[in-house]
Amino acid sequence: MKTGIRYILHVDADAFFASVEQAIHPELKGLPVIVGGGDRGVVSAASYEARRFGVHSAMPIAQAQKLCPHAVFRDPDFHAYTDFSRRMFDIMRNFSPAVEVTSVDEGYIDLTGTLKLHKAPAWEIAHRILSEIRADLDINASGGLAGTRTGAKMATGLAKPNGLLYLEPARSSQILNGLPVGSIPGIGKKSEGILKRHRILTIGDLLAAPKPLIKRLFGRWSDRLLEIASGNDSRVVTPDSRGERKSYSKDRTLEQDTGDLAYVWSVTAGLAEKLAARLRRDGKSARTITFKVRYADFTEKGRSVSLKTSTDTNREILAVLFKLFNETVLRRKKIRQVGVKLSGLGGPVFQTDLFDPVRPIYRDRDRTVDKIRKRFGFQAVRVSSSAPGNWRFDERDDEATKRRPTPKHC
DNA sequence: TCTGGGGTCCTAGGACCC
DNA sequence: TCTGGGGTCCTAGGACCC
Repeated sequence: MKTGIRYILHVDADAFFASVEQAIHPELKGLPVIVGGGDRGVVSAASYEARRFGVHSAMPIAQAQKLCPHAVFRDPDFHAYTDFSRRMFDIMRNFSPAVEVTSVDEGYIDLTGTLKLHKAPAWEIAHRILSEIRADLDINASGGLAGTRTGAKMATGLAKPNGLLYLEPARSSQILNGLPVGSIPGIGKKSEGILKRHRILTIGDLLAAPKPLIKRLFGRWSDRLLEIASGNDSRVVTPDSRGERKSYSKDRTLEQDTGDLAYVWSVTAGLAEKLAARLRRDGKSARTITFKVRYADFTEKGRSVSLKTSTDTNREILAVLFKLFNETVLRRKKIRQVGVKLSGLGGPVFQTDLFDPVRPIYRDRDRTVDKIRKRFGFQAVRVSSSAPGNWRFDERDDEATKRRPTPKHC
């Protein structure tokens, strides 16, 4: 283990999606901008002008409209956000190769090794990084500088918006102990609620609480949690540490709650075809297929099945998915949202094709469709297998569906 | 007020194998 | 007749993050 003071900077763009919209469309500067799609959607990002009206991310769009009717509402433009994100991290990499991207709008940079090179204290380099982001991208970013990753991240939270805070190791615990437990990364609403019931409100309270209690509440995680809370975090900044992807998923909230199974299935099949196309594009295959439904009353049911061998063809995926769909969906409830997930990922499936001579034929057909759709849009090709009418939904009793045991094999 | 979409990780019980 | 324990895979569901 390396000793000595480390300097880790956490960088987080402010109201990222909204800021990018304002950078691309300067006429939006100074105005409340709210990014988020659809009548039934939620706010993905709200500019600080909009936040003054109480709007915040994850809030239903309908509510945001009431709070701030004069705001500019925009659909998300992910291409633009990805581009700005790449440019932000490129700027950071000019200062050190030790840059770890943790999401589209935030990441870490370890400045410990580059202090000599830049002939300046870490604090000043941090300043320079944020200034360059501001100057080149025309968006604001905030930063937290500390000796640990968690310290840096929490410092950013205190620095926002458009600020930089250095959490000096000597004073760090003094500052952190006063913060609410919910500001610890990994403590969400649920855990915060649980702690609150035990009168544990701040990080200081958490550290002072009897250890067995914390152990009882959080099990295995309690050790990590207490370590983080006390400012001990030995995780280093690792470039490209984002490992292999584990799954592909897509969810769609319908425009209206409905009991029209044929329609809901066509939406579900469309999601699956898009996921399968991504799978083929990335040269991967999946073994586990999951279907998920959310009803109008917000209850959810998921069901998944693992195949004996991986697949990447629409035909196989849709066949399995239909089974799950047919067995899961209650007939008397209105449906709000459906989702599909492909997991248990592996490489391409050539080997197993040896035993299944038809599969390559279907895959060729899929690839042709993928190409046409890439050029002319998803709607350009209607694959007969996803059309309603080709699938038969059982008449089934909802009570029986609820009781149905998990199918062993598929 | 009426609740998105894309992910990751964890837990827990049962099956199955050694 | 009664009684093991560990490891791994599978499914379901939940918490959390941005």
